[in-house]
Amino acid sequence: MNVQTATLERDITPTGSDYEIVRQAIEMISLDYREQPSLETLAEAVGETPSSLQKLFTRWAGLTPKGFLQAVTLNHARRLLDEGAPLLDAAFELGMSGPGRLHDLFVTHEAMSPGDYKSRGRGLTIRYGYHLSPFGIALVMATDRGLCGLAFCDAGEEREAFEDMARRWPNAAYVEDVAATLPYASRIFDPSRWQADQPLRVVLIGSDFQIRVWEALLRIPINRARTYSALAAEIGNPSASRAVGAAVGANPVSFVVPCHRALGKSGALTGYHWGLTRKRAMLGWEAGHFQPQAT
DNA sequence: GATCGCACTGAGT
DNA sequence: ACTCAGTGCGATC
Repeated sequence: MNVQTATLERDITPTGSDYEIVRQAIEMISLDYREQPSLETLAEAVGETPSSLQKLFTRWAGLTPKGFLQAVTLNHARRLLDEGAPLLDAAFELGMSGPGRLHDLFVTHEAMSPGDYKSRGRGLTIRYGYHLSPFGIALVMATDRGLCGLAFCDAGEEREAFEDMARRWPNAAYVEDVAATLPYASRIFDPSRWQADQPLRVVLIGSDFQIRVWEALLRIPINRARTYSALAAEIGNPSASRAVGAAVGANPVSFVVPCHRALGKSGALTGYHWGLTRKRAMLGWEAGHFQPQAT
């Protein structure tokens, strides 16, 4: 099947189509963050007027470009890591009537048996579909037990993303089925639907070690982060930070298993399978959508 | 069990 | 911020 012409389900969120512009702005912000590019500079570079960029960006991020810029600085990243100062979270959670913490409360997961893992997907039917998301095109994959894969790409890279995923379970049968994946996509990218009533079912397909790392990731609350070494300590292998990095990088259900919340000890983003810009976008987007009040 | 490669870290610049 | 080397560890054959 020609993945390039595969169905792309649009409009699962009102901000999905903003991402292309936002991505360019974020790339510029990251590259020139020392320069603190002005709104005018950014707007010109992405071919928008300052006011339309401001509006579009804020709709997407819940933050102005300036606010976003502050949210993705090293200092802010360090704050996400700070174990001792969850004051922001406490205040937020107490007053929380709206969106809750997605990952530790509202995702249920199961791990496939080691045998299933070793068979590299044999006997498994995986349904997949492409959906426009706040972070570009999302490739959603699911078995009948639940969500098993979530990948991201920009327009034109659909095939690469698919092959990247399919390599993990080469013996599975793949069926494009946008109707089957749409409910996952619309649920995942709409924070107003991050609620406990119907937890998102996730199937983790990986080695023992990887599963332990991914479960540790699921325990990181939104708007917090962990270092690779802290994650290593948490799973009982304090010196295995590098191996943890490798396992985090192999996470097949990105975003839902929040691998974007793993940072280097300095607060640096260090790496992301689907591109550092996307990791930055996710962290900024979460900051904008889940601060008690955006500043 | 050998070999490979890594989304680490810390020190030095 | 960037490079560099020392690393431990899991994955793979």
